[in-house]
Amino acid sequence: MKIYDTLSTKEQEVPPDDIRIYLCGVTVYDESHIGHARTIIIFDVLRRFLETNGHKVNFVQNFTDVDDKIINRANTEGIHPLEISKRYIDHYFEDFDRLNIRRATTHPKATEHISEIIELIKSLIDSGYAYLSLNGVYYSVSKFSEYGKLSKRRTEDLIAGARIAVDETKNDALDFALWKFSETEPNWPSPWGKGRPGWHIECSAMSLKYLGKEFEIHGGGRDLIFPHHENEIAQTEAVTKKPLAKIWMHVGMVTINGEKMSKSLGNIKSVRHVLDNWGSNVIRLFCLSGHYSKAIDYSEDLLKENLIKWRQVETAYYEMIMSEGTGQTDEITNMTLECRSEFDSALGSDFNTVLATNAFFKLVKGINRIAASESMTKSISDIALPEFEYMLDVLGLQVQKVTEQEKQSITNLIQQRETLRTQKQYRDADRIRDQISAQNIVLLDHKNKTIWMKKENIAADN
RNA sequence: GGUGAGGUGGCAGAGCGGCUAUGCGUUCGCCUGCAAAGCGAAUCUAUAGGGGUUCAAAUCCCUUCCUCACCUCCA
Repeated sequence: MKIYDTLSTKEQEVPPDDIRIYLCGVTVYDESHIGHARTIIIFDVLRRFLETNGHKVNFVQNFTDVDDKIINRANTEGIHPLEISKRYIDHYFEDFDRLNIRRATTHPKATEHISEIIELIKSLIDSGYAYLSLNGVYYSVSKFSEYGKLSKRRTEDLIAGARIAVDETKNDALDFALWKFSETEPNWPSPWGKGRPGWHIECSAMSLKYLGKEFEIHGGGRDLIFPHHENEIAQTEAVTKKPLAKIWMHVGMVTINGEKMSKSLGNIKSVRHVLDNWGSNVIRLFCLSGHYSKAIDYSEDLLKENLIKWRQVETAYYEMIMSEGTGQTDEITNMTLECRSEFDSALGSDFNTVLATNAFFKLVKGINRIAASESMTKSISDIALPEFEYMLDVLGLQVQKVTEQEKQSITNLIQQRETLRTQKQYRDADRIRDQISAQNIVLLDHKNKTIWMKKENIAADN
């Protein structure tokens, strides 16, 4: 598998053995939005793809639970900052469990790794990369000659373009805080004084602790390239003298009307809100509908388009599981093989989810075509269903399952309706159909039998 | 101002030197007792503008215009 690496600006081969991935997670000061969801979905599918294809993946995704924004929020609400972060971590798991995101191997929090952070800062000071100043401990950017290699920036340009007022307590305008002195909570004792960690140091400390040196993939949103990931590199590599990661994978922004979601524009769509309206499958398909490296524009129209595709997927699934009988399988065998191979090779070449989902939909269409021509059989299903489910699983999609009880009662109702239909008592037959559809069950009338599917209840579809 | 990524049919979106995807939409059909669901056919010949290179360019080079992102916190 190859993935485009931001650092080398080339596609790099993902090592075939065990894979360590670090994904920069969210700062927990507010609800997660659809932009977070896209990055997290991309990495969730990446991980599913690697794991189902035999790789062992150690996936670490952090929570930044100490930060100025959390403190500000706590102040306005008049509660402790850690209550804010706890609340939004809880919300994070509620939302992302609903989105069918597999939990990371480890979800480390900054506040639980203060001693590792302090140790790392110590070594940076000892080796001359960091210095003590009036307001805290700072990283000396000029000491790290490769600074700017990830974001392709020259330090001179950065200074020239700096928009922030120069902080007189720093040796250099580009230096950034590793430790910020603070007398108020949250704060921790340190060899230099009470305070809290700077933003970037936690990721260096935690990735080193859980994944070690030179791990395989480090990811996050594009907007983290500078300064966050650039600074992580400076911190970690100054100490380890080794590359932080082999591949840097960055996910494009989710925009609305072409502009990035932001607090100031007030165009944030929370995961929760979109989930309530569209459900996880449609959101996942939407987030996979463009190449991960590019921006995608959020719109109801695009969500709608993916809803239509999702309905086709549901239909194909139920056509298969409700099938009976035996018959020819040459066509489906070839089609399935072709789609599977297109699916895998698409994901293998820079994680092209557009082509991969295309291959999946091609299989879906093929299955529905066979069903429409009244030639679906159990033999066909036996061949196509495992591959269909493989793709479904890699993409993290979930069709509605039915209980035996539901199956029984629906089958009974269908039989009653069938009897009425043969007696041409259509009004009563339709009444039964309405009764069934009230439970989100859709009847699919075929020439010789009626099958049914349980469709996902999606608010936007009602 | 600096840096980076882009501009492809009504919309979304691959392809990144030759075979001009794909999906949605739209129109018309098929199926049905009527629906629903699904299927089929037709439609759409597109690659920001201008120069090159080449037998051949959406794909390479130059240039102009435009968009977005980053340079402050940001997934």
